[in-house]
Amino acid sequence: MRLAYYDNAQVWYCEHDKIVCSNEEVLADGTHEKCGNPVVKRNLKQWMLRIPHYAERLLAGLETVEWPEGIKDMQKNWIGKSTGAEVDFQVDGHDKIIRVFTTRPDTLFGATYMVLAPEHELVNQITTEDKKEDVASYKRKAALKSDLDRTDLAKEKTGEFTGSYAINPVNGEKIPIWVADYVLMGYGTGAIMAVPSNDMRDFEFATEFNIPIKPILDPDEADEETRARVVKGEECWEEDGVFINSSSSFGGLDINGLKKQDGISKTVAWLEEKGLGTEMINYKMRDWLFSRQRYWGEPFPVIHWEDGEIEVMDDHALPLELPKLANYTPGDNGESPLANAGDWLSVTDAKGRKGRRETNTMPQWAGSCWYYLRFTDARNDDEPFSKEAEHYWMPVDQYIGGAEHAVLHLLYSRFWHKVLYDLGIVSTDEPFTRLFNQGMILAFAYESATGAKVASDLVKEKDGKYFHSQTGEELKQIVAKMSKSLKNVINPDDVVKNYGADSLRLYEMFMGPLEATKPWTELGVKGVFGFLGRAYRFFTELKNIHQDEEDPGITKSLHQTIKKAQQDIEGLHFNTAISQMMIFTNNCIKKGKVNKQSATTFARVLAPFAPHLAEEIWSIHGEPPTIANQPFPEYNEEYLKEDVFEYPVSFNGKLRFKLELPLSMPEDEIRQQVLDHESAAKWLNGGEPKKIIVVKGRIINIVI
RNA sequence: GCCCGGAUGGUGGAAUUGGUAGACACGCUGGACUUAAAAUCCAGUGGCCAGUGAUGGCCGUGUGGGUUCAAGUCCCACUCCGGGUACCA
Repeated sequence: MRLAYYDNAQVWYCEHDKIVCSNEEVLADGTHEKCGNPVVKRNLKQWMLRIPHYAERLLAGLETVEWPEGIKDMQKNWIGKSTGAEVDFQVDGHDKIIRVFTTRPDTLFGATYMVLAPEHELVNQITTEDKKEDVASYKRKAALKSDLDRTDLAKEKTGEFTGSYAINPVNGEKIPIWVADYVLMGYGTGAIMAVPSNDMRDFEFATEFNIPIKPILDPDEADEETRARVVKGEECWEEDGVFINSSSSFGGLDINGLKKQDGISKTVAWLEEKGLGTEMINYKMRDWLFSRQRYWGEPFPVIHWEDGEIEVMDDHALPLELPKLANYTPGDNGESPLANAGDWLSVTDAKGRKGRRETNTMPQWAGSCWYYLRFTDARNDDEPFSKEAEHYWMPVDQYIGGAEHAVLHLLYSRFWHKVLYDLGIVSTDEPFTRLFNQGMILAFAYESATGAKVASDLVKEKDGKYFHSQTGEELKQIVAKMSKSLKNVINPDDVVKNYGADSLRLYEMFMGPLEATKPWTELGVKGVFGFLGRAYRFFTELKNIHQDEEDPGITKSLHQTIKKAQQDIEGLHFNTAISQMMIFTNNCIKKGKVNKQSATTFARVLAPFAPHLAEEIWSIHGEPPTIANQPFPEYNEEYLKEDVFEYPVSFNGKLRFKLELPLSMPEDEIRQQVLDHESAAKWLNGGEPKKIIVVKGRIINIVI
């Protein structure tokens, strides 16, 4: 199967600017964001990629990668797999067939009408004479509606009867065929069977247009009142239940008394046997429109010959580079600026045949889908990347990026990578093994009581409250994205100038979990700046440093620090790794002295976080450059062993006192020790304990 | 509407996945140093109550229930906030 094809696609076109607009540029009222003039739909020949062909593989691959579940869910929803059946309905009095997709073939008995999308090709053919005008007018209106109008605002259902009827294949009943824009041409077959008793949208439509609602399901698990209403067809029920009114001698199908799953299997088997339908899987994901009408972007290496042949250029003729243009204005009829590139545009082959180059260019995805592969071998002039480099580096062990890429970049590049894998160009099926979504760093901003945002340079602080420096109005401090208009942008260069690069880096890691969205505070930077200063002073001042054997408490704390930092780095919990380093430093400062060996070992733990300062400590101790080449220290489990534990002793779950006991003490003895403790009597209050729970090295709980 | 997150002191956040809630840091209070300020150092700091005092008690992880010897952590219902999505048959 060819993965790319060239065909008509609908695009938004602004006749004022004479350009094709992206969806985001089209406002809800159907006008162009930039110029305010209305946009129209227009057909343009475009390159499309058949990404749904990879839908199953894209779903299956999600099970093999370590990604946040939320992102996986978003991709699954985007792919939107649904299993159901395609069913054929005969149009009464025509030799036409309307094919529909449904996830609920079991509800065929409840189908009381059908709906075609306004763009459906059968609409004109089956509309009766007396309805032609109304239907044509409805189609025009639907075509003018923007996508948003058609979806968001159109809670009120609209539609028009075509005058024709279809035959319900399960019972031979004639059901009216309507046209309505709540059915989309781009999904399924662009036509549906409507079951108002069991589909909310159909229920609303049927109510609006007085179409019969035929109950076919008894919701046996619902409350009595709901059940009664549903069985009378007064309420819509989308959950499971027991089928009623679902048999007919017309086709011989009977699913009365069955529940949803059995109803589906039996109906599908019946449809397949009669040749009226088949089981079918549908995806929400559509073909991917890959053409853009812009100058910037990779040009398609394609020539359109005068005889109609569309030729893809040979590899050896690549790369096809963009021509230098004096004028970047769009070509006619929404064509890209390349349509103006005279010399570049026209080609003649050896036989004198004339051709024109493709003027569309590729979207930025063409680069972002595989840039990580180029990164493995960026200076390779002969090929995109060597097999060796790809094999060595791929797949990406840890990909860090924002959650906003969840369904576009991260899905497109997975698709791209799988295609390359199938072509034998890359050696793995998935590009990114682990994915991590870092949070955004925000900043404080200020707003008035009316919600108006106030730029930070107009804000005065007094006693923890904030005021407008001109109006004196009291302001509320809020957290918002950094923006020029709010004047709350933090320039990293300034932070580096005032506090140093190590402080900037350390603060960003210390301010909270990597995935959290959190506001920048200058006081926070001061905090880590202070820590770095304390550490630097303590570990470099000669009076603090000794060569004797290290104090066991300090050794223990050092090894705890190595262990915690190592584990936290692996888990990307940098904030807690840093707090452990602060604890170690505080311990040393309290002790007042430290062994030289401990000081340089600590410098090696600190080095990945604050490389400059760690290097200073390292070199002041006469160690050879550079600490960057030193391995991360290893901890020794021996030093971390505990032989006593201070047990928290609680009565009925309430902590009452603490008791230090050897960890080796058997449970029976612990029980005795606890009961003999002077404070125990007070809480036992003369009574006998019901139960004493001892969790070794954790807790003691006495139930009274 | 649906899907995905989240809610812990004055603030940013810890909490070995059911076992001492508030680590670490900011801020604040008091003290030392200083002519003074900054910087630095020391001590205290969840709330309420009792006591001159060491100390002791009660309450506390958005709300209301539940499971458990034990709940920030698990279950049920809900509130609020953030992000995504939109008639997908």
